[in-house]
Amino acid sequence: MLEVARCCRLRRFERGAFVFFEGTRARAVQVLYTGRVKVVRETDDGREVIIRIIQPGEIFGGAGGWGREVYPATAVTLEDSRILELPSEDFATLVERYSDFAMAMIRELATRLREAEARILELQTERVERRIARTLLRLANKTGTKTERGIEIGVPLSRQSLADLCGTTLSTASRVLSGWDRAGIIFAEREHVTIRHAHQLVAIAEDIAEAE
Amino acid sequence: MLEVARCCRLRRFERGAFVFFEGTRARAVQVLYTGRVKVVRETDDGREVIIRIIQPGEIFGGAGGWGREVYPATAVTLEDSRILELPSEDFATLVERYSDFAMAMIRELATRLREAEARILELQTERVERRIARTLLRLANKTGTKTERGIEIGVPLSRQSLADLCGTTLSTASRVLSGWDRAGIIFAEREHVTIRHAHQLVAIAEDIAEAE
DNA sequence: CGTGTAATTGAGTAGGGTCAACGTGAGTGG
DNA sequence: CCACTCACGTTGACCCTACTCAATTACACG
Repeated sequence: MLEVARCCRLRRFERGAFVFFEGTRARAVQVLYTGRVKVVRETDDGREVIIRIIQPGEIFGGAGGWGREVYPATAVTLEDSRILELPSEDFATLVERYSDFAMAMIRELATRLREAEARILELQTERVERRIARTLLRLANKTGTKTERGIEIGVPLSRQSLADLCGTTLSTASRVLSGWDRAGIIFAEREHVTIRHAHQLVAIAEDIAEAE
Repeated sequence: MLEVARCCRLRRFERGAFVFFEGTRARAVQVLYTGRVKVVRETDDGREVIIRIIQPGEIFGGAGGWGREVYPATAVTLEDSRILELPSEDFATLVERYSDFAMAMIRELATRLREAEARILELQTERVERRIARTLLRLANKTGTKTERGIEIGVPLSRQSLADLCGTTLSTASRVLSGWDRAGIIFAEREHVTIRHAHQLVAIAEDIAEAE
């Protein structure tokens, strides 16, 4: 695996920089080293949907590696980030040569596929409030750190981003968060959310009747 | 590849039969030989979402093959069907031994992932009418046959199924189809849709102002 | 010819999207 | 250190899409 490291290039990106654009040639596969990245797709009329939020250690922009010509989405950094880039050809070679590696990729893709399908299920059946609750819980799980105030979500998360993540609008996301903040369930701050009482959020997410 | 065929078992299912259930052990990977199958997931409150409609020749229930313990969804036949089953272990062996096979699986999964993401995009940004138009066009593309009346969708498709496919309700799906039938865009029949004027449907799907 | 499943259609309603005006807090430069 | 600015966030009013509920009709199959 040393040979892998040798092919890699480390690049730095400022907050808000584009790592790659939808439709451009997929020359490399990227691995996030530090920072955060969002992968988004845009509609013709400018609405943005966040496909995935990338944590340090995760692979993204894999399209080139598994045979796509161009990136099917755009990647933007949410913080200053450092990213390892592995040329697509080298990646493909790895897959061919090492069956473990191939198997790992298959597992990775299968996991993501199930996540995507779960999201489809959610979008088709759940109301906005629940979707937001679930999204927050998911983010807390993946990126949260315990503080004395509660579980703090470790991604800079504007109301707009949250809306783009769970298929609603800025206004609605804001309203819902404000409501929960007032109810003491969360701390809703500028680009940051801290969950005070996860169980109440779970109750909303799972529609458990809340006995106050 | 002969050895593959040797491991396979051919099974027959009547219309409406369950090929496998969500949550049960994934012992085999299936390939549809003849007929049609829908892969669905259900919510706790009984709402059904169609994840995918399977055509002859397509693989489904791959979970076991790529390392999952249990099926994450349920498969039901839409017509009398014949299905080839390959034990999960044999499948895994194939992936390990033949890098072409592994690569093909990676491509397959990547394609599905992009399809799923496209659907997420649609669900988050498009209105019901457009989603139905797109779903019909997609089905027509995949399963359609030209007749003198137009392009006939080759899957038995009740209003309910259509609704489950594009995230709406029976009533709404029925209303929309009736409207289009009256407008002469499609023939809406019992469990069958034939597209008369695809361009008009495209216009709706892409929101092109229709000059009558 | 009866029975069950699919489909149609109406009336009523509300979730949440749209638009718009107004706060607010974090950087920036003097 | 303070004021200015800009992006982020809040909140209200309005309204429309599409869901819910429910009654009725049309088919297909035994």
